[in-house]
Amino acid sequence: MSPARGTSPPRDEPTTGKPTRLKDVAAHLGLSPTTVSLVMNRSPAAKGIPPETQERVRAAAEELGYRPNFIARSLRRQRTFAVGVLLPEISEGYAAGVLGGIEDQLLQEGYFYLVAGHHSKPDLFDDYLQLLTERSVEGLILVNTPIENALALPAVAVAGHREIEGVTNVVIDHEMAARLALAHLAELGHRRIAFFKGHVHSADSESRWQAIVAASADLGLEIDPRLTLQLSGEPAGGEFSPEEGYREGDVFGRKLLETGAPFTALFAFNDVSAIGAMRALSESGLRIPDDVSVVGFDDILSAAFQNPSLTTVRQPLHEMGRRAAAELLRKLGAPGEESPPAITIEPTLVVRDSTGPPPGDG
Amino acid sequence: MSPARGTSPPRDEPTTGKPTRLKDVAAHLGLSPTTVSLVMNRSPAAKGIPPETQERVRAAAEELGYRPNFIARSLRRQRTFAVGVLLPEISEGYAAGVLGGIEDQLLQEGYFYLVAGHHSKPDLFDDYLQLLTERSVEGLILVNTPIENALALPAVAVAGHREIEGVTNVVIDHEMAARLALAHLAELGHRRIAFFKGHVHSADSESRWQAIVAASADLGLEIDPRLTLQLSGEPAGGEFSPEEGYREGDVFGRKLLETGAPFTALFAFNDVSAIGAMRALSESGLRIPDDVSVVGFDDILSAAFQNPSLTTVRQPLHEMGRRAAAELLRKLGAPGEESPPAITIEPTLVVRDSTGPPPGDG
DNA sequence: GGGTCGGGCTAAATCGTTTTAGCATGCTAG
DNA sequence: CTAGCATGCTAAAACGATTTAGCCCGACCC
Repeated sequence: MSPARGTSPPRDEPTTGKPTRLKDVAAHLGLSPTTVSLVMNRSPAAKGIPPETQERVRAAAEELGYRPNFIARSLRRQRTFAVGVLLPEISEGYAAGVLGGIEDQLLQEGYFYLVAGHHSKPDLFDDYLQLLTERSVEGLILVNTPIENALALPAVAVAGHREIEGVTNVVIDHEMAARLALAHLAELGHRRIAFFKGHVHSADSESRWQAIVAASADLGLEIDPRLTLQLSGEPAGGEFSPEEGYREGDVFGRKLLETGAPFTALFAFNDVSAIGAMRALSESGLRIPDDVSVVGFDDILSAAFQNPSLTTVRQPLHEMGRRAAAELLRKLGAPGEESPPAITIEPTLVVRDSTGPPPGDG
Repeated sequence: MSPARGTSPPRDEPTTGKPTRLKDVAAHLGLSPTTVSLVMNRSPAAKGIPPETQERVRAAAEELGYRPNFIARSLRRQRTFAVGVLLPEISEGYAAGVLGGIEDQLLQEGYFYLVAGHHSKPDLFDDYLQLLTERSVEGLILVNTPIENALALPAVAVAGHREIEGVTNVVIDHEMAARLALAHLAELGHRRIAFFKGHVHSADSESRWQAIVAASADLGLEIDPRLTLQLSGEPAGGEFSPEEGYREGDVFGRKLLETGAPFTALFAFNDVSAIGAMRALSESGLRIPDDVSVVGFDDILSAAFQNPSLTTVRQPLHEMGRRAAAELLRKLGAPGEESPPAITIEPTLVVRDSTGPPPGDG
């Protein structure tokens, strides 16, 4: 069910004066507003109205440039065809990608959306939730936004932190992601792999790490705790910055140079930290991929244009946004129906130039 | 003027059952809806209502978890406190940066916004303009979106293509940008500089080029037409891709190697093409900045993490979005008042490692 | 000729607010 | 005693649609 849009838009709509109202059309025709409304909405109840009258109505509407007032319609029908989107902030990275997908899907289905960036402040989150509710959004999409309790509205979370009653999570298939990346490295011959773990408050950190542990076991790889570093800093400027990867990569690079060669590859938590690490490693005099292979995660725009270009696990952010929006609309269309607790999205491995055989191999 | 929000939000609002209406509060108190409305809105007409009654009303509203219905209020007051944002699409780059700034400013002022991505299709643009108008947005912000005619609503354009009656353009100060970049290169000793010109349909192309011509004259630099290449391809996937810069950079690189050394620096149209060009130049065996210096434009996230990091003219996208939103709200608050035809934003030069003295110079 | 039926419409209520115009009541002033 | 005036409220009309419940009228049936 999508909002009725009347017929073809009148290209010759007068831009002057006050807009035409339903009752103007009615008066112009000597009919009642009821009749005009029934016709314009192609209501089933309009079957009693003869085709020629219907035609007259539509012609008059076109002529007068009538456009129904959505606010009034929303009030009466108790439907706004709008959803709320809550995210930390609109950034160049994750959130923008997901939002793009949400956008495409919602507009295609005749919905609009209201966005609120809470900057990771819980009380701002509460405030915006209030405001969105007052504005009668029909559902919510949460992007990278932790919540504690169930919500009063149907909701879908992208990269949701935990399972909440009634909230469907859209998540990447971490098992698959870990398998793709590690199998690739293992196939190239890598045995000693270093890792960046995500921040504690990053949604995906924990499940991704568990997937890495499992995949490593499957592939017969050992994880050396001395080679795993937790990205600890706050996301700078609200989003991740490569600085951190640089810092940690620097630590690794030094460790590597000082202690001899304990690892030949690095699987970073995301592209941004991978990029930082590559830089640090290069500056330590290590060549990529000759001395160290690096795998990122996300496939942000600049991953392809690093030097060397970055091998990475691609998260289809746009697709995730699309799926989230589609699922929310499904919920809205089938209230009460059971929803899946989670929707899993498949990542893909994008092999570029930052990975190769380990040194001393072939 | 911002939308009244009542008093402090009731944290104990019941999530069950139907929401409380104004008349429920009135009935609960044995008062009329009028009185409750007057009190809740702190209307000047409420001065005749004694403080203790006012207190009773507010207490009851709190107790019952009353939240005014924004739709009804919008209908009655003919104000939606919402604006429409039209952009090609929500991408990782330009649009997302600007949208972030718009978001911050609008929410801070109590407004929401509806976004529509028209994917550069003129008829989609028209459709969405219609839909936004039906939804009674109070104004419009256009991001990188060309329009032909005046609009029926107050509007501000970021990177607007042309001057349209009633539409304020928010633009970067191209003169300053050109001066910053070229003075930097001139100071390093560069005399022969190559350029990428922007696409014909990119908003900023023409004015930026004129600014470059003017700044070159001021600095006593000559522009060699054989060293200017127009980026010709369509933005790939709706946004720019580095491919193009790579392609053109490749042409340049070859030209350079074949013809001897006609240029020592490149000023690209944007970071993305600069990054592509750097890659192409490196692959031609040229070192950056030793053989060729490269200056980009925009300062996208990955500019800092190129290897070498990219010297670039920074466009404060967030700030531009903020200013656009602020200006639109100003217009809404002061209808009829004269608006500036343009708001100019100052760029800054971010000097990194992709620029240095020309070869054979010190 | 009266009842019924259906075709073609409409009156009026409703959604949840805001806002205008005014109604009681009691007190004071003349 | 009555006009005038606060004081404390309220009735009712908006806003612009949708939707329910029927109204009127002519044709048809028996």
